[in-house]
Amino acid sequence: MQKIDRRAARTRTALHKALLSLVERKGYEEVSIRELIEEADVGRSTFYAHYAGKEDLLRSGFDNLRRELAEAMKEEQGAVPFRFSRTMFEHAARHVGIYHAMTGSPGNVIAIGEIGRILTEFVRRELSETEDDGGVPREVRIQFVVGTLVNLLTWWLERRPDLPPAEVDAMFRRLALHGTGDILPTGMRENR
Amino acid sequence: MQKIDRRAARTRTALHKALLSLVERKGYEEVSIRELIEEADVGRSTFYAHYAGKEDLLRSGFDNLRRELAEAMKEEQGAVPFRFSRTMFEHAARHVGIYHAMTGSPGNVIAIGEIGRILTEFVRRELSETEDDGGVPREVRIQFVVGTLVNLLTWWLERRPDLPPAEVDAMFRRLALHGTGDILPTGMRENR
Amino acid sequence: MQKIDRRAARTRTALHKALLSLVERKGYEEVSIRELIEEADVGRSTFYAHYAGKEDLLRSGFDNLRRELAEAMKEEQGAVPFRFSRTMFEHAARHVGIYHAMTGSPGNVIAIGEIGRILTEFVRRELSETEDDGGVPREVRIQFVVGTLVNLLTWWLERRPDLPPAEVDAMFRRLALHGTGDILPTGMRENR
Amino acid sequence: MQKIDRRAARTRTALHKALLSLVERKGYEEVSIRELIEEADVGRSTFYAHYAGKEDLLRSGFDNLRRELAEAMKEEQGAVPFRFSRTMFEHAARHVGIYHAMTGSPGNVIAIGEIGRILTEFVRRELSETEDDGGVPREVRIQFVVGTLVNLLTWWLERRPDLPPAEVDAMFRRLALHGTGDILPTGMRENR
DNA sequence: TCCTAAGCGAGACGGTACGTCTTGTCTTCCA
DNA sequence: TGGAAGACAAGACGTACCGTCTCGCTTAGGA
Repeated sequence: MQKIDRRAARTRTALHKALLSLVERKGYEEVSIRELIEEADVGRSTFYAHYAGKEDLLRSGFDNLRRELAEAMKEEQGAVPFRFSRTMFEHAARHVGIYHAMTGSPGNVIAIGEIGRILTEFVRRELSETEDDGGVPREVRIQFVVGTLVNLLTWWLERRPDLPPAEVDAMFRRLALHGTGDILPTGMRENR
Repeated sequence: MQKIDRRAARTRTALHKALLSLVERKGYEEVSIRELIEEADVGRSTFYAHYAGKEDLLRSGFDNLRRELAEAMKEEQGAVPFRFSRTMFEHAARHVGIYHAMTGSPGNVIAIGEIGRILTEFVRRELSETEDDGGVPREVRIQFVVGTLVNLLTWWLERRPDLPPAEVDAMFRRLALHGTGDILPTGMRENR
Repeated sequence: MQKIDRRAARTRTALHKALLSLVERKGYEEVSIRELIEEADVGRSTFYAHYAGKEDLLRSGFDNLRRELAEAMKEEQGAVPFRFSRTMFEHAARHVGIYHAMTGSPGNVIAIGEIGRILTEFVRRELSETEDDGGVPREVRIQFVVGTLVNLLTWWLERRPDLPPAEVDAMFRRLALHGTGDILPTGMRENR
Repeated sequence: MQKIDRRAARTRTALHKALLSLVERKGYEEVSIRELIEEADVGRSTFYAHYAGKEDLLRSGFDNLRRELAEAMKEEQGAVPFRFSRTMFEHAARHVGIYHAMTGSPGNVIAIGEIGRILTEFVRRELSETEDDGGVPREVRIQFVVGTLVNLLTWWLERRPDLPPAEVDAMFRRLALHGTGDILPTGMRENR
């Protein structure tokens, strides 16, 4: 039993590595299963025995990332709202390759979505005690925050990878908390 | 010349209609070219003579939408920031079918991206005179606004299609201009 | 390994049968690959996994014929020149369907050429010890004999399928060995 | 009427020239109609207005060749059998390009067949007075002679274009009139 | 000299085959 | 006997070609 498990584990590891490597090279959408199993040196049926498809493998492969990210963010609950965002940007900085590959092309929605799902958990927790005041339902606010986070992430990795995480994080916090409102030209201020 | 154009126009119209109809039925990604030309009753080579592929057809098909939207938004320049958003939501309400189909599945990135591209033009114009104050580059702010807009749009059509455009627009404006900041629980307010 | 081979063999057999059947029905050139795989109930990619194209399949399908023919002709070495021709005509008589289909239309050059290639081997062997006397190079004589053989075969199957192989063979031998010379009207004899 | 004909004639000439030129360059089978009309600078529909297809054009284009060949052979009736063969080989020598292109690949059956049809007329005329003696029907003899002629032609142009027409003609005459019989090794002579 | 019908180029079009690719299933082999 | 290997059916993709067609320009021949 153990040996079989060990074998299975090796197979899974090989597939994860292959996916990572290929995604980094050519983006998630462009990776075909044939390439994947060839790179991992694994039979086709073996792949399907372990995963339901490319997406499943991706999700599973993200478990590590997710765990790591979750671990780092778990303790960060303090007075500062969305404190975890800083952690996330720093995490991304440490794994530029894979993050960049995933956010790179618009085709990688699934990959981006996966990041979003992880973040959603945290945002939801943080916003769980707020009310639907201001006429904006909580779910909308959650999606708004996550969207903004991912937006920043994408822009950062794609256009200004040189910026330090702290700076991007500052932008995120500014936008998420205060919007773009008070940076509009004076004449156009909305009367509140 | 005109008559040839007229013939070509008929073909293109047939293809656009077919795409719309099929996208509404099963989502953009799921539509195959075979289905498309069958629905449009057009030869395969004819399709490729007019468009480079499915994506090209989509983009071209959006030209109407874009024009319509642009037309509607063009005049809306007033004191209210992002006035066009209201127009957009109302436009979406009038074409629920196609908007919903496009935002429905995560697979429809291309379609969503197309909407985003249209909106970006307008947001950019409106933000063109602002400065990079607050440490947030203009491009980031543009992307942030568009992202928020699309986010709301998706959420609306997917979860609360019953809401009137005005209400969704209010949410959008609130979030884009002021963020989620002042709706956080008192204890967590960030000190500015 | 064997069982995989067995599966592959079944596929190949199905394709051979389909080709034979279709060629008999409508001639080699008219058979499309779509028909072929439909008739054989085989996937398109499977076909291309086994054969490079229609021609390759044909050639491969001929291996049996070739083997059979070769087998029959192998032992026929005696004092009679071109003894194998009789064997060939008899073989054709036994497989009228496929032979007729192949020689039927002028489009079936490839099929006819395949027969020619088989025959060439035997003719070459038989003429291998002769010299280029009479000013006619050996290769020319080989091609001449094979051509005559194929010519007769075509004529027989197309115009007089009722004739017994022996009679056609007699004609072939007469023409190949002595030409049409001494059956010319007396007045036109060439002075040698 | 005449001028219209003159215009039509120009079109036909252009197409013939184009066909000749293209066939010489890449062989009959490889020439597509698109290339043809492009080379001739003629509209697609115009082509189909004049000819039913590539084959029809070829046949028509051969009319000149045929006429020329026929002209040359017409007078050559003398005591020597198959006197016209010499004329044909010489004619071929004078038009090596097109002859070679046509006999080059096995795909050019149609072109070769066209030559055969011309020759058949002459052979038939010459053999018209002979009887079916020797058990070889006249039609078979005709086909045999034509086949041999074409065989030689092909071999000549393909393998030994350096040989003078006279020599090839001698081979042809030897083979057609006397076969390969008496050049067999002594031990294998058939007893007549 | 003007007018009309034909010849023509240009090329859009429906149809269909091709060879390549990918996906998920299913059969066979081997440890 | 259960996991690995890979053969397979299905079918989409973009390209090529065919024969039909529609269109408007040019031009020749009769009025």
